[in-house]
Amino acid sequence: MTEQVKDENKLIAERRGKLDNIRVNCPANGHPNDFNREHYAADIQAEHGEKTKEELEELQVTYAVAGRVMAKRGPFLVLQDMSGRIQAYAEKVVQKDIKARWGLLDIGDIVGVKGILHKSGKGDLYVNMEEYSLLTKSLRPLPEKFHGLSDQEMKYRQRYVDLIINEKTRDTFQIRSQIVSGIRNFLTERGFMEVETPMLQVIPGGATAKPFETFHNALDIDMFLRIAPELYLKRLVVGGFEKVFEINRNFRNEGLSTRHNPEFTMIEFYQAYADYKDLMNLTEDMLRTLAVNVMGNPVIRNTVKNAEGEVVEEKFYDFGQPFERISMMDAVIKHAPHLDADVIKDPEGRFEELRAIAKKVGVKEPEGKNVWGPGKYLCEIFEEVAEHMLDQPTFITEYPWEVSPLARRNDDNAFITDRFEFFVGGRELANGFSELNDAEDQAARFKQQVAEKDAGDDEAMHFDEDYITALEYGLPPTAGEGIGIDRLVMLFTDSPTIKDVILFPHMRPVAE
RNA sequence: CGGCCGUUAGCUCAGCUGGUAGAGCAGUUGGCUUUUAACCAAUUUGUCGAAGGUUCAAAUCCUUCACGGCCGACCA
Repeated sequence: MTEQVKDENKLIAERRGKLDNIRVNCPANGHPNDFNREHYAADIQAEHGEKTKEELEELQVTYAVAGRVMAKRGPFLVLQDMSGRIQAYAEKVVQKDIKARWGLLDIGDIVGVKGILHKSGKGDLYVNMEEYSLLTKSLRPLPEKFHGLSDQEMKYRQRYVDLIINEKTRDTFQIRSQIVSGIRNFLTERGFMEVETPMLQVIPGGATAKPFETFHNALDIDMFLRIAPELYLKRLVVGGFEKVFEINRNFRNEGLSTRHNPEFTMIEFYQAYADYKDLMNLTEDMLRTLAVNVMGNPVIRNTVKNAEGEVVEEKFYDFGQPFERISMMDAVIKHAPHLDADVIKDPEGRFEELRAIAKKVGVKEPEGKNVWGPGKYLCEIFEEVAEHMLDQPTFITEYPWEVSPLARRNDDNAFITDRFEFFVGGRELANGFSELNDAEDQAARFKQQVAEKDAGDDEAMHFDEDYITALEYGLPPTAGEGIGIDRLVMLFTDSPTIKDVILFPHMRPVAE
């Protein structure tokens, strides 16, 4: 209490003054915890919203609701709870009594109200305040009722205010929750088992990315926040858990953007005795089911807005239709028909020409030595010319082995792996493949990664000896996949930035 | 890490080529009392992001810094 917050102002001071009086005059130091909330606003609206005034008078039903005061309209208070809104009505004597006991209620105060439900002349339901109590005095004024909170920095830094004020924000995170539980249900119904594997790892593996480093005092060792759970999940398949999944956070020490947060949520799942084609089918089924169950429609609508916030373009992503499946080479040829298809089709044989194409389309080669092979160039060309064109749900297959250190080589073509990535709206949402279960091949690929690491690539993988040991015990033929939950939620909720789908996105702390 | 833009009352925003700070909402007081962004009358609110500079005079021009946004880079 001694150190006053520095953003105090007159409005807050006034409310503190009211609270001071409430503490003295009301029980529980002004913070009662004995109001029995029995009903939710939305349930009442759903049950009685259609009834006429007269029908309601007939019923004389009593409801006990609680929530935050969002507006004051004469004798009416608009209360907002977790489910929605309902009005409370205070007749004149009640208004006087409230003023005498708590002072004037402020927008933002949390109250409990019990009484008979009526319908107003204008057709809105309200609970007549017979029993009522101020449950929590709100000391800080809420943003303006009409425009709400639009300052993006404040939306992210003070998400609680954003959630109080903006229904769109509440909807977004409800959809996020439904997507996660939808995936969970979908997989458990199909016999998958949910597991948790280490987030603190001694050898960060399963992806190529810069990890966060930390230190464990008791063990006296460096540790890393995981960049992926992949290698642990496959150890579990070795152990006989043939269908496993994990939904949790990965951490990557990289830049922030509208599509990147240093911690982000992935679902990874692994299925023994399946291949990457099975997973494409599963993915298609799962996303279609999610779209229908969560959004009520297999077609997802996205918008492009201009600086004024007006919708200038609408996009519709159809998860009801069969998803397109096309190889990386064919995708490049399809979306960049001006490039020499014969070269694209023969990256190894016509490597120098491929490099020339890469340069032409704007691929930036790494400094110095020739570390990239034909597979990497092909992939870079694909990302440059085709990726952003993949609008409708599309699987890209036939990823070169060179960019797929954990994927199984294709039986007919050693240049490629049995792998796919999944794109919607030009954004990558998922990555899956038949797992490399040849322990000796995996060991060789780890060695290659270590060589790249030694050559200065700090995102290359470590050699994980225990993982090789696990493979030597025998990983059954298995396929696995990861889906970026945040990006999936962005798509479903038409959110332009990842910060809009993460409750507390990372920001630089405000200076003192 | 680079480029561009932004930061004015609790919130949403005006404030022109420099002349000393405004509106709506909310708040306060009173009225009204079945309202729907409730209404009517009166009224209060500011380190103009921070620091420095130019000037008789800076919210406004210049420099630096902080934070944010968008776009790049890295990646999912």
